[in-house]
Amino acid sequence: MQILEYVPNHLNYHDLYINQFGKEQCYPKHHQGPRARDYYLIHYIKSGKGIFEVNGKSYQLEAGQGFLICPDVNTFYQADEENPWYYYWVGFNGIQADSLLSQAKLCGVNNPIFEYNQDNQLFDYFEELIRLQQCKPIISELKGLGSLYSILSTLIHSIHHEEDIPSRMNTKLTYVKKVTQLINDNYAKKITISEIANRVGLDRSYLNSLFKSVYNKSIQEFLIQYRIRKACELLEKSNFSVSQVARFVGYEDPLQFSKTFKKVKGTSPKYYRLSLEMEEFDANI
DNA sequence: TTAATGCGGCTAATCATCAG
DNA sequence: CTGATGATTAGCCGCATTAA
Repeated sequence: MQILEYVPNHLNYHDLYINQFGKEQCYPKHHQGPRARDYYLIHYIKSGKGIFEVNGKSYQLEAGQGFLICPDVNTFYQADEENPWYYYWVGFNGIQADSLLSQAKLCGVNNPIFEYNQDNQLFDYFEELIRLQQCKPIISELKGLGSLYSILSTLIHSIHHEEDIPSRMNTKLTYVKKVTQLINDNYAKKITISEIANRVGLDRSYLNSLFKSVYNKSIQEFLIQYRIRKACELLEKSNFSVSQVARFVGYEDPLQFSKTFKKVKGTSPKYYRLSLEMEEFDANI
């Protein structure tokens, strides 16, 4: 049995970051839960069998299949009595997590199951992830993230391959991509969702529903999270005042900015910067 | 107080089916 | 083959509710 865990502390990633990973040959009837976690967790079965239960549904799974656990969702899973499973897992979170997963057609409640058995690629990526434990922390975090992106892209690719990318999905994605591009270009200015919809050339309400079907969040939510992420970068890497940072990420009112920041990050911008400085100070002792 | 969201209803276009 | 008919889908609109 080999279980590896780590908590990233060298990098401060918001887009995507790994919480833990590992592999295990389970004992018969070995189980986890029922419980919930505060990150996404993917299991991929190398051999054997087991069951996975979520939302009142029970899935019998075997080698080549896997399941996704979403944050704050109660789940239970158990290895088979005669042929217990051997699985890999990776736990992760970040702003990109749910959009990447939904592009892989994975959803913790409605569709938590995936299947990939055309080759050993997924196993290789998981093995790679586990081997990185021997590297220097900064290297293993960066490369680990690379492995995670590889795992997710393999899942997304296999889905698209199967479906041969229906043209409908394609046009939907181009609209959605236009939105993220516009946000990327204009987050520092005052921009409304209606304006974005006008620029894309679709009805505001309709565009929002398209966007939500891809990202699982409204355009507004995406914009706010994007702005706060940029603000975090500025707070970390510059000496600009909180008011200046607010203006740089498109907030005219610094008070409004602080309020929103606290709502998203759970802490005020000032304290966020302070606690980063403290961490750095501690590390240097 | 303004802007954003979500939802149901509506239209028009496209697609599928099938009898004549 | 063709035209009638019904089902689906893309997209818009208006309104009540919610959030910034």
